[in-house]
Amino acid sequence: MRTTEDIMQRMSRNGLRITEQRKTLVKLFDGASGYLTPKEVYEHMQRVYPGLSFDTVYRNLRVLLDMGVVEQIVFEDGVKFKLSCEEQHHHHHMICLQCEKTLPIRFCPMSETDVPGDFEVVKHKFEVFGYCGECKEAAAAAASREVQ
Amino acid sequence: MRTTEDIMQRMSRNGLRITEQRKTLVKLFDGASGYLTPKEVYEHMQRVYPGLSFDTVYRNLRVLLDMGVVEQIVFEDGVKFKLSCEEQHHHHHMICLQCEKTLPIRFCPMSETDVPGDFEVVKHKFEVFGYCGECKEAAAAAASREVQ
DNA sequence: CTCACTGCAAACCTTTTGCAAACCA
DNA sequence: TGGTTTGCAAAAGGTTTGCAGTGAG
Repeated sequence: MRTTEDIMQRMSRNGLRITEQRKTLVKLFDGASGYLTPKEVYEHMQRVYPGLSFDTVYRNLRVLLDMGVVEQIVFEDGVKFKLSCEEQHHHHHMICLQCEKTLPIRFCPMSETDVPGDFEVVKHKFEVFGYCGECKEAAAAAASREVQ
Repeated sequence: MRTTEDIMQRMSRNGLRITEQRKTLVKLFDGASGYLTPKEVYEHMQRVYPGLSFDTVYRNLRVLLDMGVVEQIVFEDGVKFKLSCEEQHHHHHMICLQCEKTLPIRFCPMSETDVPGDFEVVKHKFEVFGYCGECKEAAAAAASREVQ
């Protein structure tokens, strides 16, 4: 897997050690389409490393976060992580409430927004939540199965 | 104070009891310009009610939240509360990172946003963060005082 | 007088920290 | 080997819950 290898090499260059566990962690994010909670990460990882402790998960999430490999988002139901977007230019996200997959939105509303002259903008957040095509189809299929 | 009385009456109509503490809590929000953390609420309230316990603060915040008197927002550094906006029509917010005061943004970016046909939008979030005129002035004044 | 509210204590969940053992380079 | 990483245990927030006593209507 390309990305995983790249990341591991970057970690190595940063003076970090490559452990089996970290490799698995990066692969997990590399394969995940949406966001993962620390708990979900712990559960996935624990299947492979039964003796795994929660604090190690947190520590390694922080390592990946500090390296910019993953990004952290605070949802209403808690903190979640996902692989950082490869897309370099500024963009926003559409997030599926079911699978938490993200789609890029290229449009940035800041250019259209009237800001009072005395307000100094530092950052902004624009996020659209809903259901992606696949999840809608799945839900529709499930519903029709129920009716039958 | 108009708003506080209105809210207390609404609570009474909902079968809730009017206690001194709740009146003080509502007044606190009524007088606050920005967001308050549960901890800040506790600290303010404790000056008036030394025997106050934290769980009562949480319980009453939830009561106000359920009634729609206050709204809860999850910031990166934790949960905060503020009086619900009186402004009825859909709008967004500019939030001062210093004093956490909010200014309304009437423009809604959703009309300008290209959404794939198969994505069903449920909700969206558009927030602008920065420094308001007053806080910028205060900071500038403080800086020039330091230089002297 | 009754039911809602409060304080206390304890539980719970998430996240962080100190330390000694295990491990990578 | 030397410094990093890990597991364990414990602590540190933040939030919720059960219970008995207090207080509003």
